Amino acid sequence: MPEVETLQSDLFAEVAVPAAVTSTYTYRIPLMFHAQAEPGCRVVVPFGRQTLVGYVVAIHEQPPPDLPLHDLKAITHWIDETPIINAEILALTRWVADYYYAPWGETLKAALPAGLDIVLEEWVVLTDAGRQAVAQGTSRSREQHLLAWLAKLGGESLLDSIPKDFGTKPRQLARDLERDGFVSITVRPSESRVRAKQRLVARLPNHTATPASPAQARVIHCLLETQTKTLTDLARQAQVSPAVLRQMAKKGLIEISPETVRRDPLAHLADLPSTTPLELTAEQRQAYEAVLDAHDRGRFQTFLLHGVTGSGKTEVYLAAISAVVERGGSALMLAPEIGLTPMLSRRLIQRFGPLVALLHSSLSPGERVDEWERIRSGAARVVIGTRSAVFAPLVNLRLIVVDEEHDASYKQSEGAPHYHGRDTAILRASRLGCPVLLGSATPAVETFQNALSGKYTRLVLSQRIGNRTLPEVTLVDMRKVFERHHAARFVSDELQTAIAETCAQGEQVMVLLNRRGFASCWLCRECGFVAECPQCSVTLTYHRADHYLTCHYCGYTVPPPRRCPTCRGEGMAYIGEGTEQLETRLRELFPTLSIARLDRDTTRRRGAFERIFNDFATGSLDILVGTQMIAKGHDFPNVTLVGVVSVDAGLMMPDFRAPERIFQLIAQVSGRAGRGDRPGRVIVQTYRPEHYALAAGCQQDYEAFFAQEIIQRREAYYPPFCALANVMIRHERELEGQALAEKAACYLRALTKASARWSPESVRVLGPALAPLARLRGEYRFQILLKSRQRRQARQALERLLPELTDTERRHVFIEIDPIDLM
DNA sequence: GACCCAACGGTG
DNA sequence: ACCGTTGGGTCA
Repeated sequence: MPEVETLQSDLFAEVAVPAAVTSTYTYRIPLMFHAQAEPGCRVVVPFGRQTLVGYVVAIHEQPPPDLPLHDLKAITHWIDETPIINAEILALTRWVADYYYAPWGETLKAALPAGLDIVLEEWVVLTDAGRQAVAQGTSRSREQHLLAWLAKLGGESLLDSIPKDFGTKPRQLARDLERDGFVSITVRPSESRVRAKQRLVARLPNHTATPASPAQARVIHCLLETQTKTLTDLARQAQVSPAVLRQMAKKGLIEISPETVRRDPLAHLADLPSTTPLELTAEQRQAYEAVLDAHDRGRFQTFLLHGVTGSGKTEVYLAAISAVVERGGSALMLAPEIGLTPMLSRRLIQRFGPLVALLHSSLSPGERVDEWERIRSGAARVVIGTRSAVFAPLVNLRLIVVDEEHDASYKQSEGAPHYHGRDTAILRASRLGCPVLLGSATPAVETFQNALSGKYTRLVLSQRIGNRTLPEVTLVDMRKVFERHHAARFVSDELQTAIAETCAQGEQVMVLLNRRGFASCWLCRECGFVAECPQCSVTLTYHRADHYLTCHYCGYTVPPPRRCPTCRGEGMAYIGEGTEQLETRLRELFPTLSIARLDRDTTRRRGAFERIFNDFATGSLDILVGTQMIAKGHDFPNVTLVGVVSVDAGLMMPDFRAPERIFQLIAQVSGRAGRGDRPGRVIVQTYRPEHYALAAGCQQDYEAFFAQEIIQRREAYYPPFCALANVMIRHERELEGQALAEKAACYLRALTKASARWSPESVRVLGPALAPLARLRGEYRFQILLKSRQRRQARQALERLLPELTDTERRHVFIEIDPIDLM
C-alpha cells in the first residue's frame, strides 16, 4: 500500500485557524511543502466546508493519536517560505489567547499587520462535464446560461464577478452546478493585497555610449552626479520630456529598471535636525539609572515612572531607549494614540533617525507592512506604536515603555482578543527578562497600588522642568450660575470672561466637551417622543451641520423628522449640548475670534487632524473646541486657558472607574495649560463641585485622590482588591438572553457554594443584570460580574461553567477578563 | 465564523 | 407537497 510508505516520511502541522474555536487542528503536510515546514508560517487549509488562512504553530512527526489518519485533511497552499511569526510571538499570543478566552488564530491575526492578510479568491471552473453540457445544451435554465457564460470567458471566473442577472444568488447557483459536476469551485490565495511598492529608476549602463543630442547629454550629465534617479526627477532636472528617456533606454544609453521602495510614514520628518539629549535632572537620572540597572542585569522588573505633566518623563524614556540601543538591544514604546501625538514620533526621529519604526492605526496597510518588515529584519530597533504594537517582532527586545499607562485605549474593547496592551507588555517583558517602564502623571489605581505594595518599583519625578508652576484650576459651580440667571447656561460668565481675557492678550484657549454632535437628543415638546436607535438602547445624536440623527454606537443614521412621528406635532427640539453646538455658541459669543473644532467628525478625512492641529500650533486659531482628543499629550506653549464645559455626564456614568477617569481628565487638561513661560488657568464647569475627584483634580493631588478612591474601591470590593471577570450574554431575543444569563449565574452560584474552595468569599457572583448599555446593534445584553480575591479563582469558576454550556449557548457568552468599563 | 442540515410551520 | 426560516452542531 502506498499509504504505508508515505506515512513514514509524513509531517503534520498543528494549525491555529482564525475562527471561533478553542483548539488547534492538525493537517497532513504534502511532501512538496516538507522543506519549508516550520512553525510561524501561514498556510491555506480546508476547515469544515470553508477554506481559511491559518497559522502553523507546531510541526509534528506523528499524527494526533486519537484520530484515524484518513480523517486528516491536507494543507492546500503553503504561503510563507520562511516563518513570519517567531517563537516568542507564537508563545505570547498563545498566552494572551488563553488568558482572555480568545481563539489563538484570531489572536495571531490581530498580532500581524492587516496588510499581510491573504485574500482567498473563489474561482468557478468549468469541468469537462460542464463543457459537454454547454455544447449540447438546449435548455434555457439559468444554470445553462451561467455555463455558457463561463465557457465564453474561457472556462473560469471569480465567483464574486458572476453577474447577478442569472436569476438567483450566484453563490447558490455555483454550488448547485458543483454538486451536479458541471463546475468545480476552487480557492486560490491571491498575492497579498499589499505588494511591495516599486518605482522606475534610471541608471547609466556599464558601457559608455555617446549621446547624440544636447537633451540627451543633459540626462547623462544628471546621472553622472548620482547613481540612480527616478524617472520623474530625472526628467525634471534634465529638463527633458519623459519620451526622451524612453528613447534613450531603447538605444541603451541609459537603463531603466524597477526598484523597491519603502513606504515611509516618517519621510516628512527625515530631515529633522538631530538633537543632542537634554541634560537629565537628578530625579530623571535616578529613574534612568534604575531602569538601566535592571536592563544590565537582564532582569524583569516593572517600573512606574510617576511624574506630573511637564516633569520630563519623555526624556527619561529617550535616555533609557538610547542606552539600550547603544548596548545592542532594541526597545518598544507604546503610546495610547500615536497618530494624535506627532510630537512624540518627532522626538524619536530626532534622536534615533532611521532606527525608528512607527506602527499605528492611521498608517496605510502598505506603510504598516513595510514598517513591520523593517522591525522583523532588525533594521528598526526603536518601535513606537499603539496597542497592537505590543506584538511587534523586535529582534533582541530589551526594554518596553508604556506611556500614559492609565489610558483606557490600551484595552481592546471590540473584537477578539479583548487584551490590555499594558498588561500584555508586562507579560512580554517578564518572559524576556527585561525591564518594563510604565509612565503616567495619573497612574491607574491598580498600578499605583502595585507600586505601593512593592510589586512595581516607583520612580518619582516631582519637579516640573524649569520649575514652572502648575496651572490654577477653578471649579465653576453651575448651580450658582443657574440661580443667578434663573436658567441653565451652557457657557458660564466666568468661562466667557476668561476666554475674552486670554484671547485679548494674544494667547490661546482650548475648550473641552466630551460629547460630539450638536445635541444628544431629538425630542417632541408636545408628547415627549425621543428619537432612539432601533438597534441600541440610546438616543440618536443630532448633527446640525449635515442635518442628520445618528447612533454613536452602531452608526444608524436617519434624517430628523420635522414632525413628531407619534403625535404629528411640530414642536421638535433638541437637548443635551455637544461639541458642534459649543463651537456654534462660542462663535456667537466671540464673532471676531477664529475658532476650530477637533473631534471624530471633523477629523474623519486623512490629514484633517494634522491640518487643524497645525493651524492651532502656528497660532492662526484662537480657540480650539473638541472632545477628549484635544487633551492628550500635546504641547501648545501659547495655550494659557483650558475650559472644561461639563464633566458631570462622565462623573455620573454607572461605572466604578468614573471618578478615576474624571480625575485623570482634569489632571491631563491641566497639563495642557501654561506650558510656556506664562502660567495657565483651568476652568471646570460642574454641578457637583464637592465631588472628591474634582476637588483632588483641582489641587492636582494624585495622592489625595488615591487616598479617597482606594477607600471606595475597598468598600465596594472592586480592583485592586479583587479581580474582575465580566460574563456578558448577548442575545437578539431578550427573554432567551435573560434565561441563559440566569442559568449561567445560577450555575456559578452553585459552584461557589458547593465547597469551601468555592466559598462565597473567594468568588462573588453579581447578577445577572441588564448591562448599562442594555441593547447594542440589535442584541440585548446581560452581564454577570465575577469578583474574586485572586484571578485564578474566577478562572476556575469559568472553566467549570464553560463545559456546561452547549455550543449554541456558548456562542452567546462573551467573557471579558479585567474589564476596564462595565458598559 | 461560516456553513450545512434537520425540524418546523405556514401555505397551497 | 413545497417553500423559507431557524436552531444546533461541526470543523483535523
